[in-house]
Formats: sequence, structure tokens, C-alpha cells
Amino acid sequence: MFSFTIQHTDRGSRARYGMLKNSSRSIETPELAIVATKAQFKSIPQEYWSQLPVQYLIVNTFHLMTTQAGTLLQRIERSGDVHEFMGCEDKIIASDSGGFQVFSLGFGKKHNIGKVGREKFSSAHVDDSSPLSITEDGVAFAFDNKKIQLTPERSMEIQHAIGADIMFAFDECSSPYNSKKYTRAAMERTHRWLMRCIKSHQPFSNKQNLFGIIQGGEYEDLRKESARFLAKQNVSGFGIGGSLGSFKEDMYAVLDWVIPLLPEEKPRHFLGIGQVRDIFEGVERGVDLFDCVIPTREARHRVLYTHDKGKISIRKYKHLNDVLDSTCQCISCREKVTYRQLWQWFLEKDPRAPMYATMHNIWFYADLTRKIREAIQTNSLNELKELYYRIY
RNA sequence: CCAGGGGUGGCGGAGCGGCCAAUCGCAGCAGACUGUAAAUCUGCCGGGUUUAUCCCUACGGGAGUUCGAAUCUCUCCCCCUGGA
Repeated sequence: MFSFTIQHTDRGSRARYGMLKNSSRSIETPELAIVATKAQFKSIPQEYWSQLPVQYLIVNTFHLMTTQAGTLLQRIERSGDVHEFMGCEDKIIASDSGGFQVFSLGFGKKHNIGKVGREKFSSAHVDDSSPLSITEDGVAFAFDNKKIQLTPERSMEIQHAIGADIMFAFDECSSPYNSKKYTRAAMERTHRWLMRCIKSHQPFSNKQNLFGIIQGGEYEDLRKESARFLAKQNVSGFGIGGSLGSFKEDMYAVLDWVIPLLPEEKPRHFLGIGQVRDIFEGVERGVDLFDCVIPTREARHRVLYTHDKGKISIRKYKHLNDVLDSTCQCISCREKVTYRQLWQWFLEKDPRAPMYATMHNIWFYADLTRKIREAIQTNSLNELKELYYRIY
């Protein structure tokens, strides 16, 4: 049984503190999902997983079906479901549909861009010709010298098979380089795919929950149209996806357009976003859920998040004999691992390096979202935001 | 002492007459990373400067050959491997 209850709404913004439940599992919101694409927390041995302060995580349909030629998926199914496979019975597990790979392995790869830009795009950038074959039926990927077919029905089938608590509808994540015309076509196709996902989901709707995805790129009219369409559908929540424009401001504008059009009582998940400022800006605008690769990926890339010093490249602190963050309770900080030690492990390619760094960043984000939830309840979100904006 | 193989930028290691200030890797420096093609990627990395199809100093030391040498010759020094 799924429920989402809003327990407190911030006075000065759209921020809300809520409780999301699916059968015996529950999480408090706002919360950020740690990305576990292949049903694993990269670089952390499984015996540590139960100690991680993670209540929400997300796996990926596309990568589950392509990893080890599909045998990973079979192993998950044999375990019962993805919770049992991972030994994470108590965590809410979401699964992405593979819709992001339509972008990341398509236009994203072709142009080496992400869904949030850093420059103003011009007409010279416009490209509507994806290297993938995208048709009304679905998408054909060429990956690892193999042909992978994904349709709304196939994506749903896999997400049902692994037993995710929250499933995302199969969509086409648009590119910042797409024309408005293409962005509209992709959005409308995504809407039609959603209807097929809803139909496939019907028999499973008592145990699992389908979130539809709002598209429309950086265009106000498209975003609003998509939000209005989604608001009417029989879904448990909403993902806000697709291209988010050239700059952070564009991305926040998308939230401002879309969220007021969505029903208050359903959760909103801002797909793929999660830098520190983005979390605050999103929460203020009414986002309940996030997911982002940044905590784990940047840890592997030797970047740490701290509550006292901001974002830190370990390279610059490698001679310090301090723990990573004096206010942190993560395994690394409890064991008094220093910057010097961590750097040494990175140089030696010791697996403890990415492991401790990743655990640290996961702890950081857990602390951050916990503080945000507390701040919403005590109407002090703004003060907390100011505190973090000094170093982020 | 004899025979053979070597000595190249912080380190490892290419080059074996001009396209060499010298491939590449490591380390160093700077930057990036937002529904994970990512423990990855990009740029710099002898010195100077007007940042350039410029100038210096450089491939163990010295002396040669040559229009031209890290690359060939001689000699000295040092290292490694066999032999006495």
C-alpha cells in the first residue's frame, strides 16, 4: 500500500516535509536517492550496505538488462526482488526506466553534453538526429556490440520483475540541443508512452507505484502542457525530467512553471539533479525527491563534500592529518581516516580509497537532507540555506 | 681484468643522423563531473618571454665526424649481466 502524507509545509516557500510509504517501507522527504545503477553501491563492499544511512536508492532498467548479458537481471529475479537481492529490505527502491539512456547514449554521447548546460545554446547547436533509432514503438540501442530494444511495455515488465517500489515510466529524455519542434514531438511521444505504461502497470498497482515523467525541455509552454497532462493521469507521483536549459536559473524556472500545476498530495521527484544548491532550490520550489550520481561519482573522482569546508578536492588537502569532516559520523570519520591516508590509498589504487570517500559523501548527503527536513519542520529552511550557501 | 648490455626531462621508459625540447606512462598542477558508456575525462607539465612557424640550456663528462648529433666515432666516468 502506497501513501504520501505531507506533515509540514514551510511558511516562506513551497517546501514540504513528508512521509512516503510503500507497504512496510517508508522514507521521510525531502530525500535524495543514492544511485545504484546496477543494483550495487559502486566501490562499497556489500557487507557495509546495511550500515549506510540510505533510505532511498535508484537502480536502472537499461543497465540491469545489459550487465553480464542479462544474467544480473536473472539473478535479481531468482532472489525474489531487488530488495532481497541487495539485502536492502527496508529501503525504498526506485528504478529508472531506461529513458535517460535514450539521451545519454544518444544525443548526450553524440555531442558530449549533459542535460544541464553551461553555455547559451545557439541555433548552430540544434540537432534532431539521434544516433539511436527512436520510433513510436520504442527505442533500439546499440550497446556493447549488442542491439537492445526497449519499449514502454518491456521497461515496465523489467521494473515489475525486480519489484521496485517506485517505477518511472519509459520516456525520452530530450537534449538541450534539440529544436523546440523536436522537443515537443518527444514530449508528446512520451505522453503516449505513459498511457501504455499505465496500462501495463494496472495489474501491479497494489504493490508497486508508477511515476509519470514531465518533459518539455526549457520551454515554458511545453513544460506547462506536460505538467497539465501528467496531473490528470492515474500515477502515484511525478518525475521532472528532460533537458533543463543552459543554466541553473533555467532549471529552477522549469520547476516554477511545473510544480504549481501538479496536485499537492502526490510526490515530485526531480530526476538526476542533486548539487547542494540545487537541492535547496528544488526543495523550496516543492520538490520531494531527488536522485543524483554526484555523491558517489565525485567520491571516486577524489572530491569530498563537507559541512564545514564545502566541496573539497582531496588533492589540495592531501598533506592534512585531519579527518575528512570533524562534524561527520561516517565510517571513515569515525575511524579517523585522514586526508593524507585517503590520498595515499588513492595513489596506491587501494580499494579503500573510493570506498571511504563514497561512504563519506553518502553520509554528507544524508546529513544534509536530514537537516533540511528538520529545518522545514522548524521553519528555518532559509537560515540553513544561507549557512550552506556560504561554502557551496 | 675480459666479454656483452646500459647511462635520456622529478621517476619509469621510447627515440637511434634533420619532421626532437624529445612518443608514452607515473607523479605534479589546473579544471570538469547533475534519472552512471565515468575509481573517468580535459588542459598544462626544462627555462625565458611579445605565449609565437621566437630565444636559451639540454639526452653521463670531454673531444671529434657532419651543413646538421640524443642518435655516428674516440676517450673518460658510472651502472648491470656473464666469465676469469
